[in-house]
Amino acid sequence: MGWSTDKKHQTRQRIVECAARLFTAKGFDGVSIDEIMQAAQLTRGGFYSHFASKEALYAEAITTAARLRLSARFPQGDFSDSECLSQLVTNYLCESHLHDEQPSCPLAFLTSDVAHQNDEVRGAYTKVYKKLVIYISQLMGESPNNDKVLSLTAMMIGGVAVANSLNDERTRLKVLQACDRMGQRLISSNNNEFSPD
Amino acid sequence: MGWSTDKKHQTRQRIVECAARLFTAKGFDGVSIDEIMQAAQLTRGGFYSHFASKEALYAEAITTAARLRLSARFPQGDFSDSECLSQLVTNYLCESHLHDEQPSCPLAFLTSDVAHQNDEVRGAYTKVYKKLVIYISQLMGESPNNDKVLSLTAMMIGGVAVANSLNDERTRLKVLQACDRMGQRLISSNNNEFSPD
DNA sequence: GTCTATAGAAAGATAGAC
DNA sequence: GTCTATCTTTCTATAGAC
Repeated sequence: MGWSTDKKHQTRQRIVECAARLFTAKGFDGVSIDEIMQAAQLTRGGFYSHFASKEALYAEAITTAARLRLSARFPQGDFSDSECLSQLVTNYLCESHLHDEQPSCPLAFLTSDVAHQNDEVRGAYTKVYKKLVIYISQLMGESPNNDKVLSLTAMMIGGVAVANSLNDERTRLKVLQACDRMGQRLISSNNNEFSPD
Repeated sequence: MGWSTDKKHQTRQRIVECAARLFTAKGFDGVSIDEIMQAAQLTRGGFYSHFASKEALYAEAITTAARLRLSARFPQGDFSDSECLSQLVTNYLCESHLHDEQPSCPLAFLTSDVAHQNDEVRGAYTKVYKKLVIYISQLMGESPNNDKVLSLTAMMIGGVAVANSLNDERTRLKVLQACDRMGQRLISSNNNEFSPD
């Protein structure tokens, strides 16, 4: 790969990363191409030499946001599977997830946004979702079709999504903490009996 | 109330109900005022004699959508509390919820949409959310701050929201069914021991 | 490949007749 | 209160210079 194509790749990557941050924070219609290009220190005219459309960038931004928010934070080191999962849940259902400078999880922050988009965008969202489900299922030692795997994932995404829409800081925090605690109990019930009461 | 003001109220109500259906289906930016007024068999010019802005209508539409989707479907009749809750969960996490002609639940379908809106809109969303939490908590015989109440609510909303964004019909169905089953187990664990494995 | 400039369309909001 | 007509802004996408 020559210098010029390498340079182009870097520029393109910078655009996608800015888009990942802006889209997850403000949604598809809340961000203009101009705003994204300015954040990447470019002008809007050059956009279409990198991407076919705003939707095409959106689809890539979803994948990149998931990588920056989820994959980059998968616990590393000498932890057991259940410890990794415990950390993942707590880290996800965390108040700072709502105000982070880094891209937030597109699964929670772009849910209803993606639902109105084309197949390319929905496909990117679905791919990210399935990847998270497989990762969680491996840590739980269960099938990706397992009820606990799928309901835990839905609770995590739903908890963050709802908290992010609420007006009331106290309620926001209560939702996140309740989901975290119930998630932890669900995880530990892999090995022990689980009695919610 | 005279005939003319009554007529105005009816017209206004028709606009809000059309808006509730269209907004939950296509999101805030996916629907124009013109489209809403046409659905209500009016022209766009008259809009601002009923509402101060598109956002003001959006806030009202969220409340109305919740009434049409949730309150109207609260189980009636000689059911025990846990039977009512069981029906509510199954009815909510239902495939037809995704393609209904009636307004869908704004908590699930407008999550990330609402997150980018002003205080008026977020306040309406928060009010609807709290009302659902209180209703569920009463049926569970628990405090509205209870972990099971809040996590069940998050799982329901998250399950429907994610399913609605997925590209893949089979996965959509798997998510809904898994959340329904886990919800039922969570409910029945009020009286009995709960062992997920 | 990136820039400036602009075409073209869409939509929120307003004015004024009836 | 509802209509037609229009103002104004915003944004996607394109054209052409460098």
